[in-house]
Amino acid sequence: MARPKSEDKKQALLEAATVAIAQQGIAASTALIARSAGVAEGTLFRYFTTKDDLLNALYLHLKSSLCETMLAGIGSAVTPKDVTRCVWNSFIDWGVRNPSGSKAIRRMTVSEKITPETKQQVADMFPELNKLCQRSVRAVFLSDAYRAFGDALFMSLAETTIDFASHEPERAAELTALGFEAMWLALAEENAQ
Amino acid sequence: MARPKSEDKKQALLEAATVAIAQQGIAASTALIARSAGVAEGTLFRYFTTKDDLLNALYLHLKSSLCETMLAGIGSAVTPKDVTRCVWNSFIDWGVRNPSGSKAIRRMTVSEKITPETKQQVADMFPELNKLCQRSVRAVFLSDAYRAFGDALFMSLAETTIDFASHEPERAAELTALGFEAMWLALAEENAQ
Amino acid sequence: MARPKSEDKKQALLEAATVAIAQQGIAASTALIARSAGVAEGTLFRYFTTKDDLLNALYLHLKSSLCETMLAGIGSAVTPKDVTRCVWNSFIDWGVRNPSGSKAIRRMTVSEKITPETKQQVADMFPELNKLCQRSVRAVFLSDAYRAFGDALFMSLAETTIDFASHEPERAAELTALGFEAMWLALAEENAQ
Amino acid sequence: MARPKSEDKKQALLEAATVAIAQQGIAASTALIARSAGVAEGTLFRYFTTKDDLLNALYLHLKSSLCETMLAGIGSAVTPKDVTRCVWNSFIDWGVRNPSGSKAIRRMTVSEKITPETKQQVADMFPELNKLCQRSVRAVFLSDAYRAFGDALFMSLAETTIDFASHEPERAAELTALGFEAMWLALAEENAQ
DNA sequence: AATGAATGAGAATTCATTCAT
DNA sequence: AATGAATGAATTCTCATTCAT
Repeated sequence: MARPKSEDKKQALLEAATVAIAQQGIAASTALIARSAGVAEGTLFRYFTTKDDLLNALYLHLKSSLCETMLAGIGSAVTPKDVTRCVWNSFIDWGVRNPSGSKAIRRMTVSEKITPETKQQVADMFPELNKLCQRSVRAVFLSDAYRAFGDALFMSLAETTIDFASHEPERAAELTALGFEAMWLALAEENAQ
Repeated sequence: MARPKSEDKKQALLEAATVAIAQQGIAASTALIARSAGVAEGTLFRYFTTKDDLLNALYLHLKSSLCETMLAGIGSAVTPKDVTRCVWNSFIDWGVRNPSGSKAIRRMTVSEKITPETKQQVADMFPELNKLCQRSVRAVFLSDAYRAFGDALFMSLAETTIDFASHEPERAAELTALGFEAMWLALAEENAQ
Repeated sequence: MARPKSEDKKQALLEAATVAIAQQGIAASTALIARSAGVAEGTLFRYFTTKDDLLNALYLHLKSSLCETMLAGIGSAVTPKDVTRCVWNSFIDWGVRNPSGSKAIRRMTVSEKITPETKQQVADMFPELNKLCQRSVRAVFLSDAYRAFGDALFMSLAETTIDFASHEPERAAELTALGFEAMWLALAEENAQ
Repeated sequence: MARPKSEDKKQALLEAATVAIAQQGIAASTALIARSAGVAEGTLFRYFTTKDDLLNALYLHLKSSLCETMLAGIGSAVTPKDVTRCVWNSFIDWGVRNPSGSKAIRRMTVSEKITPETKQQVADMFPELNKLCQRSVRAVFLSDAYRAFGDALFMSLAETTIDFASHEPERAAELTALGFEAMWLALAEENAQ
């Protein structure tokens, strides 16, 4: 009966927050975010009870968009290496097309504001994704003891690649390929194809 | 006659800042840093005109300490792979022994407060270090076009390794070795020894 | 056709406001009061144009309930002292049974939100009540000059008694009697019975 | 060596807070208090870490001033009744001369912001004061069970008297005397002199 | 009439920096 | 040179009230 809460405004807030955080870090003020989103300061707090709440929601939102993109990228690839390459390419590509999102994610990742719960939710988000890539990973990185380490190495190489590809979009393809090769050498089963 | 500025106080401020920033990020207040260093609030600004100035000085200070350690670690290694391994080990070891320093560096690296000038100064700091490691790097990473990319991939793998080794010091040796292997596979000339 | 305003909702709002103000003072938010009353935030303002309006209405409401109780308590008492004692007992009893109401009244009394008009309305509310009690009051407190003062002393003793009796309900009877005795000694005609 | 914290500013803040709270209740803003005191907003928080801290300090400050006045008022009185009258007179007189202070105390007393610790400190402040007055109090109000109740009745009568005397200063003497008489009748040992 | 989303003016508090001592 | 008091702009969040639905 009353005005329904507007999904548009929520989106606008998330997008404004993405840009603001990419530029200024998590210190970006809620006032700026609200203004950029075209809503009043108080409105932000109707959609996110707290600035931390906004940060966690944004983190989830971006990670989820990223993971979807990666899954969608697999297409008709068959061999493990091709599957992994597709995922990798989608990943880098998403980063290049969403430089703010990708920078914002990195800012938030190191920021203490993202709760373990949120991180867990992301981990649970697309379990099949991890499985797909891990088919071809070296045995050591499949052990409980080192799986997390292997994932982190993968992520760090990917993020670095995104970073460079974003700064030089015209060379993105080469950088993506080179980054993939490095990652594959570093992490894949020696004789995997 | 006016008292000369004390090198001790400067050191104390840098150390206090390291800890504070590792714990709280660059939002750590100058008041806290000064208090931890045992000096008055205003005194900080006699040593660093600005908070940003302090951050840049600290970044240089930490990076320089790290690079020195890495160089010193080379010792009597001869083969390129051994030299690189020594550098790598020193790097990770420094990170594990200086968790605050290493966390503070990472915080500052993503913080837009570190100026390009400062980053350049770090790059120029120990050119021999890069050279040593690059002896065994794949040709592509020696080209002007991709050298920076190769360096960044190296750094990202090293930082990830430090991260994990810091959190589980008792497994630091294994993680260091595993990280080195991944890095070597990713970046070294295929048939390099 | 438009729905008529519901007396139920108005009551619910007054009751919710009583509890909220007793607990949090007049700073209790209209949002909380509305929620506790089970109505929407905006609905409160259809019943009370303003928060101050609600406060004044609540003050009247509670005072009126209190006075009614006091009148009803007189019962078959005959002697002035007995009449006064009955009124006193009803007063204290009402306070003990309505701790929120009685606390809310006190909060509002000192809050500068209750207008002189409202206070006058309360004074005019049950003139017979005052008259009854004043039959036995010392002459000085019957004079125009000091009647208000006498009333205020009566009220302050009663409120203090309610306060203590509310906190220790098991001793309420003794406290009520002791309070009455003190009030009677303080205010009643020396040889009144 | 640095500028010492100014006792003047602290006093100015306490006085500004007294007036502001007397007028607007504890909702009076720190911004207003600071401005009235002639200091910057931030300065208030150098003297009182928190608004609650300011309130508690102010409560202590006012109560202490009041108690001092009461003690000083005893002068050369000998008989218990005279001693008590002197204390009473000083009390009322202080209230009339400090209408803001006396109103501010009442506001804070009912406000939940004054901690039990603060209230205890006040109770401990001038133990001799209580003792003096209690010499002539009715036995029942000396018992552990009812002492607090007797004190509260005394206070409520005094506060009411202050209230009326403040509003009509020209009749303050008569109101004070009348109030004292009522209190004495209510609380004093029947045949005490 | 009822709803609850939207608003924006405060509120308390923090903080880098300046300046009197 | 060192101190730490003083500053006031900026920050996050709250809330009475309005208004579209």
